Parts: sequence; C-alpha cells; structure tokens
Amino acid sequence: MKDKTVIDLSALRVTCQSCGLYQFCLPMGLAEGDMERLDSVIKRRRKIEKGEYLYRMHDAFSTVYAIRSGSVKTYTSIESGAEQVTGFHLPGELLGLNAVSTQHHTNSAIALETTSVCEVPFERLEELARDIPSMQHHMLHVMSQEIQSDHCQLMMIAKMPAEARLARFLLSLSAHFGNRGFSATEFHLSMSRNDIANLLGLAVETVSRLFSHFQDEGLLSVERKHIVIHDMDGLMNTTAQGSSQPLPKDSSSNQRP
Amino acid sequence: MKDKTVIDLSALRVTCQSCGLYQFCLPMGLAEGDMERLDSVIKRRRKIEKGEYLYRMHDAFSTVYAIRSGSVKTYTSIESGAEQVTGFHLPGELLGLNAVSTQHHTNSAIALETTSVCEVPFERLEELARDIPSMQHHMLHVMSQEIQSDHCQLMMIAKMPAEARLARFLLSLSAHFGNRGFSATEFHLSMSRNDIANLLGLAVETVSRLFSHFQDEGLLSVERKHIVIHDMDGLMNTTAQGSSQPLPKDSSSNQRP
DNA sequence: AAAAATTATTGACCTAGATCAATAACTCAT
DNA sequence: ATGAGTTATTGATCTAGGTCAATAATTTTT
Repeated sequence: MKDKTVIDLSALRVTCQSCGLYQFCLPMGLAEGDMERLDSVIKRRRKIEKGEYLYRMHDAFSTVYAIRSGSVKTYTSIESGAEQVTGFHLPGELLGLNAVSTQHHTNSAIALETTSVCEVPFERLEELARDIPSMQHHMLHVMSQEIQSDHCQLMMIAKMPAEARLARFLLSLSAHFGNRGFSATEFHLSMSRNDIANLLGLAVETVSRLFSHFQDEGLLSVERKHIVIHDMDGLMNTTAQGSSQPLPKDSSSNQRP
Repeated sequence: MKDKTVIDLSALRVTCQSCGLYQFCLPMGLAEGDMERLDSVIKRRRKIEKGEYLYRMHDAFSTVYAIRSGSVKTYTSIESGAEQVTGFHLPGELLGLNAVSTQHHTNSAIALETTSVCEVPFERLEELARDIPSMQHHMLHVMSQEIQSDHCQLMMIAKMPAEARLARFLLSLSAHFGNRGFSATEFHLSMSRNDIANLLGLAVETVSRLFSHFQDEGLLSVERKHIVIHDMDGLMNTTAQGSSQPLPKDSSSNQRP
C-alpha cells in the first residue's frame, strides 16, 4: 500500500537537486546558486501517457523538454508519408533544441510508455545561458553531442551490415542503462520492432530474424521486449564488419541510447 | 593580367563587412558595433591548398572555421578504416562547432580545392556570445541547422532509392549556388564521384551509372565535373519515391528571426 | 612528353536484405 | 472472456544495388 502524501510531496517539489538525474541532465555542472535559478525557470512537470505526443512536427517551438522517466521516440516525416525514426530518448535527455533554427519543430516526439518530463521555456533558457557561462556551454555541448551521434548513425546505416547495426543498437542501450546504475545485461525494450527497424534503416522482418539469430548464437535471450545479453564480447564482435571491433561508447550523458 | 595590389589589399583587410558572404556567415544579423567586435576576434585568414587538412579527427578543438571561398569535405572514420563523408561545405558555412562536446574533433576536414577560411578561436566566440544575445542565438541556430540537415540525410540514406538520393544531392547544390547568386543550373562539382557515393551511401559505380542515366533521360548534361541541369522539375520528380515531390531546401540559407 | 597513378565509365554477375505471405502471439476494447 | 486489431516470427522469393573486372579518360610524377 502506498502513501499518497509522499508522492504528492515529490510532485510538488520541482527542484533539480532532488532529481536523481541531475548529473546527466540540464543542470550538469552548475553551481548551487545557478541551479536554483534554473529551477525557477522550469515551468512544470508534465506527465505523458503512452502514445501521446510531447510535440509534433511543425508545431511552434517554445519549449525544450528534459525527460525524467519513461522514454520517447522522435521521428521526422516527409510529404510522401515516409517516416524516419531519429532516436529513442531516455531519462536525462534534452529534447527539442534542434528546432532553434526554424522556430518550429522538425520532428515529432511521442511517448513510448508513460513518461514524465520537465518543461523549460526556451527563451528563459537562452537568458540564463547569457548569465551563466557553463549553461551556455552546456547547451552547445548537448547539440554538439547530438550532431556527433547523428554522424555515427549515418555511418552505421551507410556502411555497416544489418547484423552490426542491431548489435550496436543493443550495446548502446546496454551502456546507457549501465551508466545510470541499471543492469547493462538485462533490460526492457520500450520500442516496437518496427521502430527499431526504422531507426536502423532495415525491414521489420530483418530485425526479427536477427534477434532470432543472435539468440541461436547464444549471444542473448530475447522474449518479446525483454532482453538478456549473455555474451557482450560476442555481440561486440559482430559490430566489427572489417577487422578490429569498434567499441560503441555510450553517447551518454545525453542523446541517443 | 591581374593587379596584385588589389589582391593584397583585400587580404589585409580582415573585416566581415568587406566580405561578400557576411549575410550568410557568422556575422549574420549582427549590429554594426557587434560586427566590429567579431572582427577583432577573428584570428586571421588562412589559405588551404587542395588536399590539405583544415583539421583532423582527434585534433584538439580550439577554433571554428568560416569558409570564404573554395570547398571542404568533412568525414569521420572508424577503427576498421571505413570512412563516412558527412558533408561538403561551401562558402559561408561554419565548421568545427560539433567538437564542443568532446573538445577534440570527431571528423576531419579536407580542402577539395584551394580554399580560404577565417579562423575564430572558440573561446573568444563563446565570450562574445555571452555579451551579444543574437550571437549566442546564432550559434545555436547553426548547430540546430546542422542537426536538421543530418536528420534529412539519415532519412535519405535509410528510405530513399539511389536515384532519388543523387537527384536530391544535385538539387541541394543547385539551390545553394542559386541562393548565392550563382547559376542554379550550371555548376562545377569540386568533389569526386567517390566522395559523392560515400556521402550518399552508394557505390561509385552506382553514382556513375545514375549520372549516365540522368543524362540519357535528358534531365542534365554531365561532363566529368561540369553539370548542366536541363530539367529541374524532372529531376525533382525523381526525388519523389512515393507520390508528391519533396522539394529540397538549401541547407544553409540561414535566416535569422 | 611519357609513364604511373588515380578517377570515371560500363558491363556481367551476385548477394544482403527487401518484399510477399502465412501464422502466431499479444493488446485492447467491449 | 471474446473477437478485432495490432505486433512479431518465420519461410519463400525477388531485386536494387553491390562487387568484380576491363577499359578509358584524366591527373600527377618524373
């Protein structure tokens, strides 16, 4: 039986210090006083149910979002109707900054499960960034990371075989969870096979077959969305399409899994 | 016969106002006084011969580069030796910002032809950005644009057939030149077929065949690196793999709000 | 200016992964 | 619980584009 008051209390106190993720999130590296200024700017905490949108492509841009819990899929689409998943986003990640240049969102963000986010008005954040050098730097840092991770994704889709792409995807998820104190070898996929396939530029069927194949090889166990990695090194080896294995680093403190 | 003194004079005066590209470049939208402050920060003008590196992957990051003339190819590589071209960069573009997060470059930038760049020490730029709101905004703007263009590239490689990828590539070059007052229908490719293929995630042979194919269709003439587009609409149609044609927008016609 | 090296084109063939199709397993609304 | 609608798995086939190979055009080196 749960004590409702505890839940309500935590919901009321919207402070970064009280959030377990603050060292991965926006306030990363801020001095105490600056963190309070940031707190005063964070509008509120919002709860998003599975399938709800955080924002949609073409929406006016005014707010960036920090994920507290849950997970979010972002994707762009073109007129022809084709969609491209651009990433899955986990707690601590900052979403929406890439709309700065157009002033409207160029992708949609939809919750993959019940998700809680902090909303930060971008204008206020820009003001803060002027006064707090480390905040300004952090925003550039976050965007720079996103670019790097996009380049990595590009390379993966353009140059690596299907097997290596899925292995890398799983390893990066694993690293992400590991970094945050969760199990790196056993976790839950909040996204569908379809979404994974789309992100990796593959057909669903290929992803399905690869999961089965990895399982047959004894590299992992997969049962629907539950993954247990048995042979991390083995998985890594499959990501090396040439000779030496390129270890996948957690694009961590932020960005894509 | 050329008058050397004119050339020397323009080389001496390192001011943004005197540069034909200033409305596409870093000083975009700056007030006059602010532009002078920017001028005082720009270290020098550097000339890079074809094949020389502006910077290499893993180099320490200290400087961002604005291209004045010529063109630059950026690419990342992984341990296995595979390389991924991440972009071709033309006058007015700003290079290097994506190294902010790691403090060292994660890609290499090599000149495709004789190229002239302005060097801006990043630390000084960060300082300026604190004092000049529109400069801070512009830096975020540039990075946001880069992310959007990477997402577009991702979508292209993951979802579009080879023909559409090359057509889009040519159209975006065309738009870029058009925007800068050059011919949108006749231009020179400074990059090799190999580089184009790499950027688009294709084999050289495929690119070659597609050029021939486009020519057979009467869409364009190609002679080595010289391109003349005859049927812009026709080219656009080939980029629509489904139904309606997604018009390619120039990746770098920066508009400040 | 000739030789060597690089870059581009074209053809013949082949394969990784897409597509099509048929179940099976799960989710959700009633 | 029950049926409708998803989502996942597996097999059979097909194809876009990759690979291999030969040649030509161009650039670079000597």
